[in-house]
Amino acid sequence: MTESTNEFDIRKQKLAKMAAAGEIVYKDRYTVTHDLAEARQLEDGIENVSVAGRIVSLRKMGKMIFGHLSDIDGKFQFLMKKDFVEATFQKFKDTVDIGDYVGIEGEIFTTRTEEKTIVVRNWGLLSKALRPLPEKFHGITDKEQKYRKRYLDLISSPESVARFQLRTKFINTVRDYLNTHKFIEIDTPVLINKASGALAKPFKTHNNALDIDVYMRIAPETYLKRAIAGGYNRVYEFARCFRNEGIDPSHLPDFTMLEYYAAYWNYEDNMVFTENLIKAVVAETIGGLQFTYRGTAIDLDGDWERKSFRELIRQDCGIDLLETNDKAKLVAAIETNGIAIERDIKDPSIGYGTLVDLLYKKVSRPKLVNPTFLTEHPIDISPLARKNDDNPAIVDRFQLVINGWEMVNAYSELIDPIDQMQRFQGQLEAREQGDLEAMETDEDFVTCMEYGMPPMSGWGMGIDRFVALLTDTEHLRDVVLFPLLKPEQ
RNA sequence: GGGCCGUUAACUCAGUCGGUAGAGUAUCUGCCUUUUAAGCAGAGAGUCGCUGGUUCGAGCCCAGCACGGCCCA
Repeated sequence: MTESTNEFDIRKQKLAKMAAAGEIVYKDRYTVTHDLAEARQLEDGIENVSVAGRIVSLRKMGKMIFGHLSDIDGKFQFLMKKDFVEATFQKFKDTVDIGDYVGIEGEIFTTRTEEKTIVVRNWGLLSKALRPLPEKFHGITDKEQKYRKRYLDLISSPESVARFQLRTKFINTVRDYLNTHKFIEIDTPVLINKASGALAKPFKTHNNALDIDVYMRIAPETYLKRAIAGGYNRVYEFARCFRNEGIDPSHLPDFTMLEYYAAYWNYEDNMVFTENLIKAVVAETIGGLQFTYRGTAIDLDGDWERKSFRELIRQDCGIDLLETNDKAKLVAAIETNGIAIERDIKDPSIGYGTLVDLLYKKVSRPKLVNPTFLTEHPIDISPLARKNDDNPAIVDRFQLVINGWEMVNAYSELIDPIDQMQRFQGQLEAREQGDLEAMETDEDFVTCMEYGMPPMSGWGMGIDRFVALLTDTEHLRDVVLFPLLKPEQ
């Protein structure tokens, strides 16, 4: 074999030499007495400590080698002194590289520069890395490589690790909160016959055994409500959902949505619970209720405002939805006021409710920085929500808007099967008018409702988006470990 | 879908007016027993994203394509 200067080849040659000498390079186990984070806390002088990790730095100094082991919780320094490991010091120098996993047994001490360190008495190579790790100071800067090789990003970027650890903490904290409030976590199907529960384009696939086309869920909503009909009082699910739509900084094709449903609550009960839940969870996760997102200060403290579509729109552009209560009147009012909406608002595929929503998004939503409950949604964009008892044009629904983002969507659930069927009929008509986002009729769900459902209020939150908000992250890809990309060629 | 930008050594990046490709890190060889972006001396390392074109000559100019990023719809 000719000597190569390519590091990949050099490492393979080292591996081949060890294998030829009968050494098992890729071990099956190693007994650790402490995680790296635990070992960092030990008192000086403690002996027989065993740790293991990936070597992320090496400083070879003649008869002494300093290095760091690393895992997701951070680094821990080791010191190998030639006179402590006489028999194997040269072997370490000859065979071990940055990126390899080693197990180390030794004694805890603190260096002159005050760093807790393990001095090596025994060591063993556990696994060899053939490819060198990214450059030690800059790490990976190419975003594509960060996504494709997230493992390298995690090794070299503490900021990325912190972001993902916060995500985990947030999810665990929410789960704990729901569990302590009598919610029960269940699983509902991902592969389904009808993509309902939201307004979105589904992924379509095929099941060979049943020889039927199936969809991947766009929301768990109708199944969680079926569970309530089955007798659960409170359920929730961290549901991976799939929407076959555009990919941009705030939309991913697969994402995580939390939904919960509570029997005998209406949307106002739910608003109270939501405010308590989010305040408690955020305080626990980031240690307070104030944070900044892209330079904008956001404060979750204090009583959150409740604003209806009508109030907001009247306040922000003078149009009163009670007067402009049909499509033609609202189009005229928008034109009279000279409001520019980036869609052809006269197109028949845009119904009254959609137009109200577009107007709100144009004139009001960008101003909603601190948490605001938005209520009184038009009925035709809320086919699963309960009609308001006093005003049949609106539903008992709220959205929680923070920093102009709709973080939570919730309502008093529609439990009247006859009304539900009419709503689906309305969606069908909207679809015939060209509204591709209109919801499909889900007869099986209506059947469930015909058997009877208790009053309830449900709720959905985009977990990825909330984590992005809390971590000051612009692109949802940065809060998902392994986002979908086109394959490399 | 449209516009702009990027793609050069394993990693991070330079590369002037078109004239045979550069640095730091990493690797390899020495020296070095409290370092930590260790240090000192030396060496090797490139299909300049891909395919064409212009030119005596292309990393650089032109066209197309691929992948990525940002902005817009």
